[in-house]
This record gives sequence, structure tokens and C-alpha cells, in this order.
Amino acid sequence: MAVNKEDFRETIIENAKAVFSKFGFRKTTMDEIAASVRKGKSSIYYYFNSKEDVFNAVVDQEAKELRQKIFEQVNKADTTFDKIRAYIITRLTTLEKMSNLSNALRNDYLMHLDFIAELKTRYRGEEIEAMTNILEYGVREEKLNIPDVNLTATAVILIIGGLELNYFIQPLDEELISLEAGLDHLMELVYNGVKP
Amino acid sequence: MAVNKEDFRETIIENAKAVFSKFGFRKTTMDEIAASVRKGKSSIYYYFNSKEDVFNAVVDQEAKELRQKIFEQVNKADTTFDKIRAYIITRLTTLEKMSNLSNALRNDYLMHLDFIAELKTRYRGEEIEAMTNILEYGVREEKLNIPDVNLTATAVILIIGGLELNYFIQPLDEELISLEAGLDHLMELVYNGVKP
DNA sequence: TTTTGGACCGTTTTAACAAATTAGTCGAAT
DNA sequence: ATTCGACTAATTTGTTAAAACGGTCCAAAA
Repeated sequence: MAVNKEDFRETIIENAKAVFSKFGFRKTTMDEIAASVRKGKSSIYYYFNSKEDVFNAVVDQEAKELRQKIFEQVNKADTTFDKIRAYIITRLTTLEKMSNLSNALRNDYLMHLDFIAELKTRYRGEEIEAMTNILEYGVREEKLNIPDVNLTATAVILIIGGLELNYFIQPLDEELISLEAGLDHLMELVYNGVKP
Repeated sequence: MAVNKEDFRETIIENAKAVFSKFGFRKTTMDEIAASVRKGKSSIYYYFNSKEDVFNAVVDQEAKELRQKIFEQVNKADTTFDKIRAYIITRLTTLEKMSNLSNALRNDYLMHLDFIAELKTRYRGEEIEAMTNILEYGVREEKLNIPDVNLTATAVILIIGGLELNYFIQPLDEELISLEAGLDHLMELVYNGVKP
């Protein structure tokens, strides 16, 4: 069928994603995943070590897509502030649409919060790095005044993570609208400073 | 025993708080609450309508204590920035120590996230009001430049709530230390603005 | 009248066990 | 190199009876 091992791994991930987002992690069986690619269950174990392994691969793939979308939007933006704005908006709205991280986990009350916490820390490092890059660009090109770029980046990512958790619990579309306005207001504040 | 009805209600709340924080909401029985004040179960129903009613009273009382502590610290601070700083730090660290909201709920996986969300919205209004007051004071006394005080207050409270959720899931003491430093850095940034 | 406890009711939770599913292994067949 | 069916050990589900639970009612106590 598939040309090489890596290709079929991708096929499995693609199909598993659909199954996971329909039934959640807990209610999805390895037999179902196997059936979705018209193979026997044990074939899946030739490509993955465990059910969690498959799920992690799915999550990683979604994270990759999100990373790509953010990268696009950030690059499209001209100023640093538009870049930051794009980063935050894209991250929050895209994650909402992503099936697995939100839907699959939301219904699995039994999949402990620890798991979510682990997921959140997994990508935090690269997020901070990305934000650091944006800020450093700003300092260089627009000569912004940011004393400790890395510290600021960490704070921004931490805040975004907090907002995300809010929407994770309560996916309010109405609030998302006001989010954009509020974000603009807040960023303008940060730019000018509140000092008279 | 107690002089009047209201006094004994307080006694029940005080003891119920201890029981709830030890066993969580689900695992706490009305018989235990009654036993903790050395009364029969139905006596409790003379003072409260239901188990949830007792729990809500406990939460309200803790919220009141938190409000008081914040009020103290905010008043003690001189500048607006120290007030905001005091508000955030006090709120995050005190809530950590508060038994019911954190410990009790954390173990009750079955008490849906909806419940937590409801709790969070319950006090949001007064939180925004308090923060608005702080900001308005700052605009008046120190003539700070904040275009829309209410919008900024809302944003600040939203951010605090997000950070709180982070600690709710992962109570990292190490991060709490860096929180103070990060907060100072961030507030200095907001004060001066990043504009060169 | 205000407050309390004991008996009571309907529902939910628990305990225990058997049956069914499930994740994961392995060797034989491609 | 890849697939699969047969297998196992562990987990989940279904079931049923008993226990525990939240909540009500009312008579007695204060």
C-alpha cells in the first residue's frame, strides 16, 4: 500500500485523528483505529508502541499545523505589535477549531487534569522561543524598549496560556469577539505606557 | 448554645469548611457536617436548604476573607502600581492557601468543570469593580493615561483569572517565586511603555 | 415559638462478582 | 519488511443486592 513506513504512519495519524475527535481518547479503541485504516489491530503496533503513543502523534501533528498557521499570520504582519496580536489571536481561535485537544479531552473527565498540564508544558518552551524572536525583532527593527526580552516573552506566553484555559472551560464565542477589542486596547496601553 | 440563628449558621459554616477541605464536596456527607457541630442531620436543614447551599455559604465566606485580605494589602500600598501588584499577588497566593476552592475541588473530578466555571463568574463582577476603583484612583491622583478604565480593569481581571487557573491545575511553588519578579517586570513595562 | 433528633422515603452509591472488551504480545504467514 | 489471528492479562461493563445518602416530616424538647 504505502510506499514506506513513515508514509503509513502519517495515514494512521490522519485517520486516528478523526476517530479521536469523534469519540475522545478514552472511548476510542485500538481496533477502531485499525479498522479506520483497514488493517488488523496488531498492525498498528508495528508503527506505534501504545495507544498513548498514537494520541501523542496526533497531538504533535495538530501542534505542527497550529505552529504553521501562527508562522504564516505572524510573518504576514508588519509591525511587532501586529505580529504579537496575530500570534495571540491565531493561537486562541485556531485551537478552538482544532478537534482533539479541545473536544476529545473536554468530554474525558476521567483523563486527569495532569494530562492536560503535561500537554501544556510540552510546547511551552518553543512558544517562549517563538515569542522571544518576535520581541527581539521588534527591539532591533523598531528599537522598542524592552529591558528583558526573555522574561517578557515568558510572561506573555503564560498569560496566553491562562486565557486559553478560560476558553477551554467556557468556549464563549461572544467573548472571543470582545477579546480582539480588549487585546487591541491592552496593547496600545503597553505601547504608550500609562505614564502621563 | 449559640445566641441566635445567624451565629449558629456561622458555626456550621466554620465547621463545614474544615470537613469539605478534608474530604471534598462529594465525599462529605450531611451527617458528617452535622456531627462536626454535634447536632442531628435534620438540624442542619433548619439552617440551610441543601448540601450545595452549605457549600456555597462556605465559598462565600472564603471569598469574603480573600476580599478582606486584598483590601488590606491594597490600602497599605501607596502608588497605584503597588496597589495593582498587591491585588494580584495577594489574590494568587491567598487562594493557593485557601482550602476549599483549591483542594476540595481538585480531587472531585466528577464535580464538572461547569461548576468551577460558575464559581469563577460569580465574583468576576465585583472583581472588575474593585480593579476599576484602583485604576480610577490612579488616573485621578497620579494622572495616569488610561483611555478606557473599565476595559483595562476587565482585561486585568481576565488575565489574573487565567493565571489562577494555571496554578489551579499545577500548583508550582517555584513558578510562584518567579511570578513576583515577572510581575514587577511586566508592570514596569506597562508603566513606561515599550515605545522608544 | 424556636430548635432538635429519630424515623422514614426515594434515590444514589457502593460492593462484589461474572461477562465482555480492551490494550498489548507473539509467532507464523506473507 | 509487513500483516494478521490467536492469545493473555488487565480493564471495563453489566448486574444485583445492600448500604449510604440527601432530604422530609413530625413529635418532643427547650
